[in-house]
Amino acid sequence: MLFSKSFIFTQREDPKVAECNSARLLLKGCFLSMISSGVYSYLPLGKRVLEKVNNIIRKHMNSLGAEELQLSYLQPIEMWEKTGRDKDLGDIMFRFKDRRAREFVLGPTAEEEITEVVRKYISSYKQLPLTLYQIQTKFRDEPRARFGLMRSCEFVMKDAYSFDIDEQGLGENYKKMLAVYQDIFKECGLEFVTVEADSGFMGGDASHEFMVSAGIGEDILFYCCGCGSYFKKEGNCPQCGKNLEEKRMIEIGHIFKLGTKYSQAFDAFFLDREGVRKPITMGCYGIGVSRLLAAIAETNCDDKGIIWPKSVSPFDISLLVLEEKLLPQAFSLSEILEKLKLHVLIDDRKEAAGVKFNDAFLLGNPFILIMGKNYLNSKKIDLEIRKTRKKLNLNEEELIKFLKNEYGR
RNA sequence: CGGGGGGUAGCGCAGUCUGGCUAGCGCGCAACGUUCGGGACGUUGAGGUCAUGGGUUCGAGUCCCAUCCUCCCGACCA
Repeated sequence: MLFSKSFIFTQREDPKVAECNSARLLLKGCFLSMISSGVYSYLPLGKRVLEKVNNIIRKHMNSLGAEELQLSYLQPIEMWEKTGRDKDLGDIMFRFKDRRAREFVLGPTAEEEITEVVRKYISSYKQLPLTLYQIQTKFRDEPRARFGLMRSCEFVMKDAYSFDIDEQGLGENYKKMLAVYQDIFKECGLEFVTVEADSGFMGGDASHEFMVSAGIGEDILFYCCGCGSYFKKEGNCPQCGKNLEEKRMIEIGHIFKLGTKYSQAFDAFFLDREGVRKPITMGCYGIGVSRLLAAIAETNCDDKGIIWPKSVSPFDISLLVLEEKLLPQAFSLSEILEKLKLHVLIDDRKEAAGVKFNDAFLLGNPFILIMGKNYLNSKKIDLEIRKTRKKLNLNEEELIKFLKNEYGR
């Protein structure tokens, strides 16, 4: 893709609204555009990253046999009255009336709706177990939106729901999901911890949270520098007895055993092998996808910009063409790389070299290729690794070998 | 919802305290020329409801009142 033809307009100055690294760099790098407090548009670069994360999630969810669906964004308030959560969530819900004065909300989460949908189709143990998921925008009228995508009023969430015949089935599903969540976060390049948590107003009797350590985190965990473990509660380390220190954490995922709270409220019952009518046993599994982006950017950056992990970067390679006459060679190199399924952003702009270098660092693609004087003289390409700033000087063959190895192609 | 900042060109800001000529600067943008491997330079130019509404005054970006927006801290947070 050509930089000159892309909707990438980086800002030279730090945006004023953003006080944290992730929001500052995502806005500065033209990944996001702020529309209102807690409301952001994903620009093409941001959309690329978002889709990469979504596809990682899809791959892992599908590997569990979960099926993707998309529930409606508008939810009639009656749905919420069935569980009483219209009161629990209160003002956090965006509520409004349609032209016939019927009250709706913009979905803040979807336990009610998924149960409403599933109950219509499930009537036998033979149809279970079942897991459905969606990647959908959720709406919450936050009292205080902050830190860009960290806490916003409109955000992308992956929510999955499992349906089992009993607690044992749920336990198995839950265990698998927990393991898959760890795979997802690992693949996204995050360092995270898994902790047992309270289930809060979700109901149910077990839950785990997935947390990333960062200064802008809104949750607190206690960290033992002796053994490296994290704990929910303060007190000396139960494992090695050393003192614990407070760490701020970003919650990127949360999974719950719901039990039968929602199935009972919605009359989601099935007949078991013996013909006994039983409520479906449910679990729900959430990932804050947009918050995940914030967490990745927040924990993978330096003073120059973002350092995207290879798995989620908008492009694999930024190719800086510093001599206009080298454009044809750059295009043919890019074609070769694209055939290896490596996505190349060719900086073909008529800009000073420094501008291209700085933008490449800001955008944070993992590898930066430079075609300029050195290439004219030696036919060798300079490669700079964004993360380590290590520089290599390679001929085309060596370069392709290097990248094939990096991406396992 | 409480406390504290802020709102002036696309972006970042000065000017407001102490009211006074035609509202400035940097970046970006357009044109021309010179540059060309780590955010170059010169010349010229376009771009403004000074957040909004009301008030005081001969005169308001500047003073007063109200409202809106926004950032940070706190409360809240599946």
